[in-house]
Amino acid sequence: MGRAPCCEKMGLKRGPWTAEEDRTLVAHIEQHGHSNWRALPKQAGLLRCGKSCRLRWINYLRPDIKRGNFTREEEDAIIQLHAMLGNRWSTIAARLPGRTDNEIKNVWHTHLKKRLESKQSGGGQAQAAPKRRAKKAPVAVTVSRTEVPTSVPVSPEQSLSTSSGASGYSMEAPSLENADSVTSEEFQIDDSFWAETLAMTVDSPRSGMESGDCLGVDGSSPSSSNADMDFWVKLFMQAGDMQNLSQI
DNA sequence: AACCCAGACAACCGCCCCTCC
DNA sequence: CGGAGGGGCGGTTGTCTGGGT
Repeated sequence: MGRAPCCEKMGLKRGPWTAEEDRTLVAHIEQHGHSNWRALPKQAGLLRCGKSCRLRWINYLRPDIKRGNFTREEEDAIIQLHAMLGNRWSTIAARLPGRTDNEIKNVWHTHLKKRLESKQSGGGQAQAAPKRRAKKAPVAVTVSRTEVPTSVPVSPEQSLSTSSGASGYSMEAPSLENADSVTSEEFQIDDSFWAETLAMTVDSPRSGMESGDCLGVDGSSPSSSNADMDFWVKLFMQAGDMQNLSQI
């Protein structure tokens, strides 16, 4: 269609967001919502393009985002969902509350993929990334998650999700001091959550989806998506991974 | 102590799809 | 019905950090 770039590059800031920009964005969205991303930066007085604002909000500033290391259960779910859905990160993210597509994509590319590859190559070692680091604290130039709530009303839900450490579904938010040391072993995720989450992927592909996720794997109509999903589920079962599901 | 390298992740880019006019 | 605009998504890149030498 030959569309113009999403934003004028001239005069617009790029790169890491500052705490001030974050505050401005959050405050503006709190007050006015984000009905129009394109107009938002102007209205908010930000020298950013709308897409950049949207990305920042979706991936980092949204109050319901869960930060911190992925639990083993989450990683397994990602692997299983990826086996069924492919690189449909947003769809996968929809099944993992509090996780963003970008985050899942990153986790996949950084270690889950490697873990799978090492398994397939016959190594069988579950830990393909021996040097895996704990999630780093936000860089100085960007706002830390703990700073954001200064301008965000803290609801019980939000207080869970805005701590810089991982916050599980049924655990108390860890203190900042040990946030990075939280491991999957310390999580006690409600089994019902995983049963629900994974059941959605198998039983009713549409039930747990958000409106935008009602497409089939090939982006076709929902009716054909069921057939497609059946195909993937069958494939998945043949691969033997369904054993994990049946245990849940 | 300094340097190098690989990992982690935030952010950008370009394309596609949907909606509105 | 077709075009334009906006949002969303997936791929990729850039930068920072921690670990190893």
